[in-house]
This record gives sequence, structure tokens and C-alpha cells, in this order.
Amino acid sequence: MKEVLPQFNSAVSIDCVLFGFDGGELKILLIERNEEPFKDWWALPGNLVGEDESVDQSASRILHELTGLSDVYMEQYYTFGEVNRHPQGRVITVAYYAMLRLGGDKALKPLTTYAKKAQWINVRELPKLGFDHQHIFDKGLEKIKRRIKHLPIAFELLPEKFTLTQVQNVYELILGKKLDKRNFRKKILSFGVLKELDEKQKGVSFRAATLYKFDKRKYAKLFGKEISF
Amino acid sequence: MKEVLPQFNSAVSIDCVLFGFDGGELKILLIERNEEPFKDWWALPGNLVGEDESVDQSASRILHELTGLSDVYMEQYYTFGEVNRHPQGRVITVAYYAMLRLGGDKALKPLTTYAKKAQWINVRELPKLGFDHQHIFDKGLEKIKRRIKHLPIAFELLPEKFTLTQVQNVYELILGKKLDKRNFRKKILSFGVLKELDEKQKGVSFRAATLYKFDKRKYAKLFGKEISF
DNA sequence: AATATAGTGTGTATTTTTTACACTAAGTAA
DNA sequence: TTACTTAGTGTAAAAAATACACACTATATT
Repeated sequence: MKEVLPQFNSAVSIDCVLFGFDGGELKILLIERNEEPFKDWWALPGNLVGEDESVDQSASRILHELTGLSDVYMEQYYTFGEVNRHPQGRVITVAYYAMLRLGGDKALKPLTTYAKKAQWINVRELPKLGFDHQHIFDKGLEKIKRRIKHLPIAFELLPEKFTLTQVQNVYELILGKKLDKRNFRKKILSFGVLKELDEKQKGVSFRAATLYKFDKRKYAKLFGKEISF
Repeated sequence: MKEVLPQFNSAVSIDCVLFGFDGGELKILLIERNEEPFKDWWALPGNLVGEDESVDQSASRILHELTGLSDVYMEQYYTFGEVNRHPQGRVITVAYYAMLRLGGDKALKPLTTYAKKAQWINVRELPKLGFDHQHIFDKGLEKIKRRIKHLPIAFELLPEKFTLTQVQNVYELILGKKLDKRNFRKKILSFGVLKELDEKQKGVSFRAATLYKFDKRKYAKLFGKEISF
């Protein structure tokens, strides 16, 4: 192999923008680095791609190591390959985003050694990030702004049962603008992929909203047909 | 550098889907390989990323080596990182597409040594391709189907002066379906980025169509606003 | 000179989608 | 009981998308 592929080899890494929705805020998971370069800086979770794993597998592994979660929908969105983007050598990085259900049970388990800690941070209040991670994040946010108009990724951020107001909230946070309540409901229900439950929100000190769930079956039937917000 | 980035390194390559429009057909540039693996097979043009070039630069270089063209709009669209996609070792490849003006003056100059020849081939009649290049092509075509609805990439395929019928032709070939002539013209003119010339098509044995050109200035003013077909 | 041919160029009516907009209902807390 | 807070609903107007057919014009042919 080395004889036939003699040229320069590069390290290849994965960086992940992990989105979560919590208490009305859109957040991403950041780690505080424990190693040089950018020791003590905040950065996107990431790692080098291993010899025996595909880049997709590598992304899943990183997510799993960090959160204990598997089977999360991740999408690759861009590869950053500037020569000097890593101060210690040539590292080309493939960026993924994922949408995670936060809340309660799924505690984070930052097992990686390069991280002192991992923390969910509001995307509107991000600290200064190491490497070119601000840029990688910006592109990731742009990507999901487009994606959310065609794919039901918003529901991945929400608990299994959710209210329409919560859905609208997610859309507003990602798109960065207010939407009209009546028009939003009309539209999102018109796709026929939400199932109204006989259940109401609990523990609120005002009128409880009806809960809905995402109907994967109905969505599967739509497949190919594009949803459009 | 090697001490701090000790892990497995991979070869990183670029593969390009170069689209061209010619005689009413949508084509891509393929090369016939001169080297193992897949010697004598058709494949997408591509090469390894060099130590001192970014992935974008590498893509431009490959395009330049193959066609002699510079300053062509290229967009990265996906990175293919399966472990065994290259029979001789681990090669992660970053795919780009480009839209090229064919016709006349710009002869191809296949300078690369790995190619016996390079040829424009109708996308509906592609030969069997080496590696996972069929898959890479499929994704590329999908990408431009989406892109053509929002970005004026269709004009990149056409000569400087073109008729509306030619534009419609490009759209129909890329989208893979017939469009209504009157509605198409209404819509494409409504963006205000085409400039009608005082000139007609020549050398046709029927009524000559009016020529138009793409108005970059007007398009620049639209920037941010999304065009939508 | 007349005619056949082949693509150009144009308008309107209908349907669908998008937008704008404000009040009543229901539940909780004081 | 009242005040508060969010849930939930409809309609009219505007804009965009669709469906659809024929006369025009330049050339080539006889």
C-alpha cells in the first residue's frame, strides 16, 4: 500500500456540532480542552478518524463516547481543509451535525481524555472557540437552517411528546425569526406527520397544551416528496 | 508535529464531477485510467491532496491540469470516507462539482499521467466507473438538482450569449423533466438577472431566437435573497 | 413565387399557497 | 372571583404556480 500510495498523508479528524434544545434555548455541546493546542479553550467535540472506521462511524463513535448515545441522526455537512487550520500539522476535518433530545435521563458522560468537561451552551452566547471551530459552527447552523425547511429534524430535538408551541419555538430559534402562530400550526399540521394525543401537558401554571408526537410511519410514506417551510 | 499527532494518517484525495452542456446534452468529463487500480477503466478526474495546498486549491489544481481552465466556480459537496473504498489503502476523498462552458475554443489538455484520455460523456450513457465513482457522481447530480433551484449555476454551462430555450434545456436536463415554456420564461425573466441583447441567434434554419446574457451586477444586488425555481 | 417546416414568442384564467391579522377559551394562582 | 398566562382558532387578500394554444418569422424546398 505505501508503495502505491506514496504521497503525503494527512491526519483526518471529525468535528461535531451537537444541537440540543432545552428550556427554550438552542444549545450546542462544547468541551473544554485538556491538551495542547488550545488547552483550556472551548472547542467542538472531535477526534481523529481511526484506521479501521469510516468517517461516518468515526462521527458516531465520538458522539457515543461523549454522550453515551447511539443511533442518533447525524449528517456530514462540510470538510474543512485549509493548510494551516491546525497549529500542529496538517489536519483535514470533516464536520457533522446532530440533533439531540436533551432533558433528564440522558446524562452526558465525557469519557474522552482530551476534555476537562463538556457543557451545553446557548448558541447565542458562545465563548471564543479554538481552531477554526467558530467557522465550522457557523456553517453548521447555516446548514440546519436549510435542512429544517425540508427534513423533520426539529422533532429530533424535542421529547417524544411535545406541544406545537415547542415545535414553533425550535423553528424560531433555528431560523432566527418569529413566526406567526396560526400560519405555523396550519402548515406543520398540513403535512400530516404529527399525531395528536389524548394527553395534555402537565405541571404548567396555565392552560395545558395538547401533546403531539411525530409519526414516523406517515413520514416514511411521504418519502421523496419534499416538505417545505 | 509527528509526536503530537501520532495517530493513523490517511491519504486524502479530491474527485471532481465536471459538468458541461453541449449539443443539447448534459455531459461530464471522464478519464480513462492509465494506472492500477482500475487501469483502463473510466473514472472521475481526481488526485491526491498535496501537502501544501488546501482541499479547495487541490480541486482547482486538478481542474486546471485537466482543462487548462482557472477561475471556475467549484463547490465541495461531500466527503466519502468508507474504509475500503480504495483497493490499495485508506483514501478519503472530497468531492467537488464544477460547471464548465464547453464549445470551441477551450480544448481539453489532459496533462495528467494517470489518464490515457479524457472525454465528455453524456450523463445518461455513463460507462461503468472505477472505485465508488458512480456513487460520487449520483450524489453530485443530486446536489446540482438542488442547487440549480437557488443559484444561477445553469448559466455557467452556457456560452456568454444564449437563448432562453437553451436555458430551459439545461434546466430540463438537470432536473430530468420537461418544463412549460411560457411559465419557465416568465419565471426566469422575473428575477431580473438576464439582459436581453439586440442580437439574434445565427446559423439556424428557422426563426432566430433573441440572445440574452447573465447580468452579474444585478445578481450581486440580489445576494442573500434566494431565487427559487 | 408559393409552400412546408421548425422553432420563437406571447396572455389569461384557475388553483394553490402564503400572508396578515385578533379574539375567546381554559387552566392556575393569588 | 379575579387576574394572569398561554392555548387554540378562521378568514380575507395577495402572491405564486399551473395549465393551456396559436400566430409569427426565418429559412429551405419545390
